[in-house]
Amino acid sequence: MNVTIKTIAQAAGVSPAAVSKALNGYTDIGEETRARIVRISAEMGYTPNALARNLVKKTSDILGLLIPDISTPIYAEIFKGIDAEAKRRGFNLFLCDTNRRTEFEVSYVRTLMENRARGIIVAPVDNDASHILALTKAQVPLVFIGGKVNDSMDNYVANDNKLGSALAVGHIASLGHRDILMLCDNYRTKTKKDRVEGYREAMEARGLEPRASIAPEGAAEGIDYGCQAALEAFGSGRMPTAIYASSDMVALGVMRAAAMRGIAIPGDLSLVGYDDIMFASLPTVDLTTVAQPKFEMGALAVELLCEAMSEELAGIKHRRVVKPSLVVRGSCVAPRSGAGEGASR
Amino acid sequence: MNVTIKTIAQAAGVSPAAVSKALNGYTDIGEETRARIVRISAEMGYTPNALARNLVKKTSDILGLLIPDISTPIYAEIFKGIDAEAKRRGFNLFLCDTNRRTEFEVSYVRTLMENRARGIIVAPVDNDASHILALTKAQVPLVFIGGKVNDSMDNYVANDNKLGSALAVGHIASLGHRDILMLCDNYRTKTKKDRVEGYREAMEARGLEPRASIAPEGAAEGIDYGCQAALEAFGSGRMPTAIYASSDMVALGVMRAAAMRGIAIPGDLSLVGYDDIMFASLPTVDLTTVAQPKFEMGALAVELLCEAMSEELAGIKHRRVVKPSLVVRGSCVAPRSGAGEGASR
DNA sequence: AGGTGTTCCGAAAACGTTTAAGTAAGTATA
DNA sequence: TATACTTACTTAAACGTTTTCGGAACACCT
Repeated sequence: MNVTIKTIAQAAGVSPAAVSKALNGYTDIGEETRARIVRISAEMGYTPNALARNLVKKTSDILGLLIPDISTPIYAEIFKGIDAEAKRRGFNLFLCDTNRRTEFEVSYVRTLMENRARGIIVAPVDNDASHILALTKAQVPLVFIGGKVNDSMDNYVANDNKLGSALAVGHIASLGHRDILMLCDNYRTKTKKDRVEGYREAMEARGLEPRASIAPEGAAEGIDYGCQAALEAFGSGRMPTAIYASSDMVALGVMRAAAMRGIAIPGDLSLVGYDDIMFASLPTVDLTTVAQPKFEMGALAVELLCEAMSEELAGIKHRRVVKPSLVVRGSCVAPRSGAGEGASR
Repeated sequence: MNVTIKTIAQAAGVSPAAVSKALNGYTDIGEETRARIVRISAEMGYTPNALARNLVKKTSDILGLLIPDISTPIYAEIFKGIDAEAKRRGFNLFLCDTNRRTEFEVSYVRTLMENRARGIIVAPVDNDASHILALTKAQVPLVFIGGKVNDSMDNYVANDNKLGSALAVGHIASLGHRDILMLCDNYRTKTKKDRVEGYREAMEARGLEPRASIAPEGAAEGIDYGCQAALEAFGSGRMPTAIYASSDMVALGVMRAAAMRGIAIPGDLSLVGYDDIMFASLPTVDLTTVAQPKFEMGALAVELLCEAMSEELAGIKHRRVVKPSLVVRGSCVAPRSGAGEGASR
């Protein structure tokens, strides 16, 4: 632990500067001297001190990444994209799980800044990121990604949520469904608002009546919301023939509710989700869903960050909106004949 | 970015040393002076330079964590436990996804050492960790965790795999099954060997004939292996009434195979897995399985690491083996009467 | 007036690098 | 042979902190 450049210099009979140069590929070191230095440093088990190096170089190869919850599959896949691209470009990625808490967001950003990270990618916990901006004050480049981005953020990568909804509705409607209920949690975010708006537009474009069950502020999310909202819909007088869930997790909640009520999917109820998390493809789930190119989005985020880092023009906004696609599996079939007709107009 | 302690010192009309002391809670600074310094440093947006601090302090609050694949649910949950405990103890956790590649293991360990991490927790990719030991040379404390640990590693936390198998077999057998097939992937690891051995012992203790289908070296793993091995078993002359899978992922593969062949679970075939990944609890999966206390194991790993870090006696081995428990869900029922009798002796 | 203690602060070294500038020797050029 | 250019190094400053040691100022007690 305490073998430094100085140690090696003594052992090799040269100056510390010579050692540094030899180890870092400078050309003004003789070949035999370099070989001797390299050999000795290997023998002594030398480990360079990155703290000292970064201190004098006034930079580091560290990139920070803030993720609300890495055990959520969609974030895990975004991470994979970011990680791969960061590696490809020679950065060291520092993943921070913020546990869906803004307090942790600020403490992690502070730590990253103190360690002189080159840039930070954040999948924010909330659509309000002011606490983060207050810390960075444009001193370190920032790129946002994920379901909570909005236009108040300078740099971000997002997906075209309206288009995603159009794909989902188009698929269900083409099977003959007319009474398509949308279930949406987390309505504060622009992402979810866009999905609902896209749903409404797509329904109206087909002359169908949109019907959306939107979670009120502070309500449950994900599976819990899906289950509870679906049970409500099942209990109401008007049973839809298809449900469009605002995320796969919500769709899983619908499946749970359907299992509880003995409702067959897709026989009695067609279902489509959003996100294409890994488990949507399992044989026992087999969920038709709208897929975001998560891995590519992650890679894009790194790309944008590099742009933002290299740019002197700090004023420029770096944004990218990618297109989702529909993944057709087994959770949607044509409605039983005659069902759902009452909903048309 | 360029406001340092020196800057603040000038602005406050004191020495750099005074600033450092004021900001770090030393008692030999007057109250008004301290207040002035704190105010000014806040006004100027001062961010301490952790590189410089750690350089002189010859240490850091960084802990490294190597995970083969964070998108695998079981690793995500172990991570959560480690993360929470690391936070609680005031460390900064640096999560590195090694992508199941030993090359990345060595490059990450090198980076962590260069950045003077205090200690490293590694969930190894392989049961051979010699490439890691060669790098650290006991210069930095190491704790191993996960499914690839074995007794050649000094410090580790593992679960009692034999006990887990005993719980699984006990449950299935108590329902009346006699022909219980075990499917095991990844047999190089001690973990899997223990699970198989535990299965054999539990079967023999009941006078049942053990029958294990063990993946050969280089075969598929997880879902793919489970599916393929199950199809093989279904095609053989001897159809088991229950399958014990060496992991939940393998069990999911069995489910896929069963769906392909029209075999009902649990009606035609009972199934039990190992790990209790999050999705085992989904209504459409509903898998009975052996659960490891993953979160606690993570926390334990941090505890062991702290022991290893504080200890001058570096020779001591720090190990903990935790007990798994059975989570009963809906994938096991009594066999159809008369079935499976041929397997008894 | 002399001694002793306390309080508050400054000087300076140290941490392990990188790098601009300098230098001594050797080699080629005029 | 003096000059210029290479080659192969060395010197020393700098990066931004922490921390030991010491010292000035002041109060308190004989």
